[in-house]
Amino acid sequence: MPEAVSRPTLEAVATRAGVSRATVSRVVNGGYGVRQPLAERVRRAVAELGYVPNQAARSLVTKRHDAVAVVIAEPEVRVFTDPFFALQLRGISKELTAHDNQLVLLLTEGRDDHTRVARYLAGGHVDGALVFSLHLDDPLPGLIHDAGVPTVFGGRPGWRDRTGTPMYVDTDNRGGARTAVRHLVGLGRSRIAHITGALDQTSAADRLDGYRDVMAETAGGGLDPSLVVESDFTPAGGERAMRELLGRRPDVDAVFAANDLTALGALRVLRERGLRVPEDVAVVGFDDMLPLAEQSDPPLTTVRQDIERMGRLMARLLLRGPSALHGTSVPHGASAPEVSSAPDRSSGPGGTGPAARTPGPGVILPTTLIRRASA
Amino acid sequence: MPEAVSRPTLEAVATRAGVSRATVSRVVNGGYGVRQPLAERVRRAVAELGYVPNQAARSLVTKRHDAVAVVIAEPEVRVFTDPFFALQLRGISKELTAHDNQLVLLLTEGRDDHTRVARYLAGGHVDGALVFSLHLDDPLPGLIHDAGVPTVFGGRPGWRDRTGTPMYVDTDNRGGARTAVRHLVGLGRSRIAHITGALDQTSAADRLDGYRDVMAETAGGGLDPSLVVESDFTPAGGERAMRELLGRRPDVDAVFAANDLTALGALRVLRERGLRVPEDVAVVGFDDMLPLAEQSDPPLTTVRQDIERMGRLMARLLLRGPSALHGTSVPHGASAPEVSSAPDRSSGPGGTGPAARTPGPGVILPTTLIRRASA
DNA sequence: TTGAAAGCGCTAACAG
DNA sequence: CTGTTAGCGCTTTCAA
Repeated sequence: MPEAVSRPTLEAVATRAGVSRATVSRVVNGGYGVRQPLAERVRRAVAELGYVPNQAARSLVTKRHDAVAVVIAEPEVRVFTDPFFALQLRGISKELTAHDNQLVLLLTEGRDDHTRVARYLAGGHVDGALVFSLHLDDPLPGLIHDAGVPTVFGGRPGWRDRTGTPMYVDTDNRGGARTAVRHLVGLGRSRIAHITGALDQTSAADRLDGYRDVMAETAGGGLDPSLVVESDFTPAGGERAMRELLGRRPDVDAVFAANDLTALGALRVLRERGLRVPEDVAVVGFDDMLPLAEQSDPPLTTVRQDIERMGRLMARLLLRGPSALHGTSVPHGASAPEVSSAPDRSSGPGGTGPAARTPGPGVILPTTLIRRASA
Repeated sequence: MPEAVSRPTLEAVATRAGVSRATVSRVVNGGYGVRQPLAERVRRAVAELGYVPNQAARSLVTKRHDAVAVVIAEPEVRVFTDPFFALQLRGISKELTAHDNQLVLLLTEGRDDHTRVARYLAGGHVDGALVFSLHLDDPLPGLIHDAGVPTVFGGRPGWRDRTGTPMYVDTDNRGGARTAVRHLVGLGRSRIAHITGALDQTSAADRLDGYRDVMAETAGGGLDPSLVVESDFTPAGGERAMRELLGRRPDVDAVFAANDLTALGALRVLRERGLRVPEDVAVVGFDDMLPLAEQSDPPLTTVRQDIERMGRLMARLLLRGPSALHGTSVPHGASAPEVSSAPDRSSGPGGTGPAARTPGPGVILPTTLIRRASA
């Protein structure tokens, strides 16, 4: 790879401005304690020479890097067929940029990668890490903890160490599930089934819990295990589960699927069996994965989570600590299910937005039910 | 953000092993010219202390960073609802990892970001850049060129500078389009329409060219402008275009859509009009965007491009230069370790995989027609 | 306020 | 082969 041209140094700027390196350094770093005219001269020299500080030299002495690692551990393909990932990154990127931090992306796909990532983090090349670890048995979180780098997790981690639960940001999976199922109840459905996600992920477990919450409190119902089918968040899994479900409960009149992909598979089986949606069976998904959720037949009623905001919040939490949340957090219990039928995707820039809950070291973001045709 | 604990230095390792810093440095950097037993002792000390080189200190003297910037300039949402992006990154990440390089992600969404990125690149923080710039009028490529950083583009850039066309990797859009249209011809269709992508992107222009190539050479046909509708790569655009098309050519019997999203929109309009696919109208897409292409109704016949490989190749090109494409490059000196491309089906060991063309400074990757139900 | 000087941790000549 | 010695470009005491 060709060599980059050598760039002007502090020294060069100092010479040009007729001052010492120390003075230039002060000006470059905010200019406190430097007299106006001098500072002005320095700034001119900087501009003329096109000076940009050498980050390596700076880090060497300050021991800071103004860089954050984003670790995405996903041996499965799912993350890559999912806008989730991209939206998350976008949110993170925005926040980091606002704080003049760089984003170092670490993608892992197996055991070897884990040690590689752990070594990198332990190497002190970054000031902190944002980690997405979806599975309960993932060894990565432990390794990262040992690396001693400040870390915020995306999604509630399924483990805890002696320190307790680590900092994390998550969607209100349980609450969102409740909203979805209550919506179905409100539609007059009583034999409401749930196709779960991969239960080794906290998101799937939490959504199942939400479903159970509502079913347990519902007059006619109570918990009927035959209405719950375990699946894995994929369309194929959704198909399988739907067939299974139809086999044991032909009378089912509503399905809450753990995510949109699953709902899609269910939809297909329903269509193939000649069952009408939502007339015969109402279907609700989770994620509001676009364009899928809009383009399905019929368009999917689903629970939206604000992925980008989640990313932004993770970065903010890492950069500024828990205090970043002050002024926006809401005492728990105060969250009411929000319903919107207007597919309006905007979330206010800046701020942490409405009704983020902060239980202990975690931040929980609210969800919104998006009503389309399927339920 | 909390401070990271201080790590052991070269000095510490040297003391522990009873050698000089220089010797430790040699061992850490490959160990050439160090006697076996000594090297062994050093390695033990390294392990015991958990020593990891300080990259900042190293960069300061070597002027290399072992880091590459990935710039994704996409003011539109499209990239984010598209696995494209993620797959690209995964390919890049794999290759960079194999070369012990870090991936610094730069996402941009507007004018301000451009100058920010340009400054960063000009600042010499990375050894090179991989740039995705989709639009003809994008000012970013020019800025990046001025920054003087070695760069490889993703997708054929729509501009050229005094140096000629910059290095790039692209899918064989034109060839893929030809394959798609020939397939339709082979099916006996003669009134084959094309819904274009956003024509300010080279990919859309190239696909249109491929369509024209085949139509021009087809016996019955010749070019009929009424069969071409301009659109924008979105499902909504696809719907609009399909309606327009049906309005002026009710006799159309096949549609080649510029991408799968567009095809999806077309499919919906066709269904709504009671036209059967593929009996009445055959439809072919482009991208093989999963799970969409598989889950549509009917499943989509489409042109697949190997996105991940594209990313991998971009990184390889940047890291090793054009020689990366001539089979196994011979490392000069005894040092350069042979880079093992991970066991993977799409690209041969060290090579560029099957049938990659290299016209001038560009590399063109082949496509595959995936036959499903829609054509 | 400003400048002089001492390193941050590492690599790269150059000696030995 | 191995050790000694200069810095890389910057921040940061410490004096002036």
